[in-house]
Amino acid sequence: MIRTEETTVTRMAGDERRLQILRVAERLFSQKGFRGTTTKEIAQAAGVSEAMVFRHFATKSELYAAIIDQKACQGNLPEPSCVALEARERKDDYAVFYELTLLALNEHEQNPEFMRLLLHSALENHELSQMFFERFVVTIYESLGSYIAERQRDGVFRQMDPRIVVRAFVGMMIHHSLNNSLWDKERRLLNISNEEAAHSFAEILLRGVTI
Amino acid sequence: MIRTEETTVTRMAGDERRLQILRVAERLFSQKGFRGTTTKEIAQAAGVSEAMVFRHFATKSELYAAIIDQKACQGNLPEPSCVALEARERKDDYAVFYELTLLALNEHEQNPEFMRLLLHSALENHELSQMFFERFVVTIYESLGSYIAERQRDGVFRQMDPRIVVRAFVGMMIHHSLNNSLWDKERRLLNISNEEAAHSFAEILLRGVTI
DNA sequence: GTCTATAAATAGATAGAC
DNA sequence: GTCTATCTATTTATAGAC
Repeated sequence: MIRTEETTVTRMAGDERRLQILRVAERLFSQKGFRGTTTKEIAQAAGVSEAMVFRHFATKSELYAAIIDQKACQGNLPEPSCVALEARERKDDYAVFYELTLLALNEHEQNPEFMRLLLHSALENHELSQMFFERFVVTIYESLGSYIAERQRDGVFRQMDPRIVVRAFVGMMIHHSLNNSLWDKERRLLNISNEEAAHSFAEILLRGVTI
Repeated sequence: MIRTEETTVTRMAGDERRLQILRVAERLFSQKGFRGTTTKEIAQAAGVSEAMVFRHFATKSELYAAIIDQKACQGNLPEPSCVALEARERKDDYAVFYELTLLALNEHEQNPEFMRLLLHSALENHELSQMFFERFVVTIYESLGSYIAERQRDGVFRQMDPRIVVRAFVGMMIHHSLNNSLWDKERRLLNISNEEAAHSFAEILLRGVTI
């Protein structure tokens, strides 16, 4: 076996290859779902043999788990409690909602694979879907909910269950992203920039909950 | 071949059997998706042999198409333009949004299979997903959008793109249903009645768009 | 680390008896 | 109308050479 500089050129290092397979699989799984994607397709798209896929991941399920784990657990997503922190401290309500929405919409637009993957795993009752829910959604509800409660105590927002407000707000932006990436890719129904959407949603919600 | 009363007791009539297979398949497809459900499973769940499934539906795809077609096309869904018609004529804005939301949430709760099926077909890029979009979603945007435009002309609603308002409003209710049936079945995050949700969403939106 | 070849299991679909 | 048996293709996963 020759160990020279060249080996790293012609052959990929183990970790590198592993990551490459992971990325290819993520794209395919997000497009066609877990059961709809074959290991052969993944291997072909990655330019390796099927055996190589199984060398890096013992089973197809393990590969799937590694993807969700990487995306949902390893800090690839911004910590919800840290978003719009400065606006929160200024108690600039509009900025809080606007910045949060814009960040989410941009993220969804740049990385629609992840949303599709999450939907697939939710529909397939994958355990890691629940994990994402615990790890991320619950955090958003706590973080944004506590801000809303604070503004209620300030006498600025109407008295109502803060979690309902979060549900309404998150609904606007998630549904907008979902709609854009699943049903209306050509933006036939509504073609607006993320900035405009963020502005409109923030304004509707803000007027909706302000006294 | 014996044709007596008894034959109808021991053996199902063709159409009846067809409908039964259709219903069983709908449940399984909604649970595990098109590719995740085998014809063998469908046959077993319906209590017939696989050959019987293929007698009624030439291919698995044809079976899937028949389900979506039946659900999305054959008037099993209320015509969006007819919902809350009376409230619309009274120009009772709150009632319009409240009734529309309550109807949708109840429908989603009683029949979560259809929403799951739609999501699956959207993720799998099934042509019938697009058909549903044309047939149903577009209608809602036109119907509700024109009501909003009317109320803007009345000087009651703020000037903004009516379609954005529809997007925000539909988002609240769809996301609420989606959340309840996909991620938070135990209602750990937010456990409210459909009436309460409809009330809150209608109020937030109404205050959000009223001058 | 990577390949080819192949085993083992499962999928959709059909044939033909009753 | 319904069944059993079976065919063919595909899919996951492994063995073993290089």
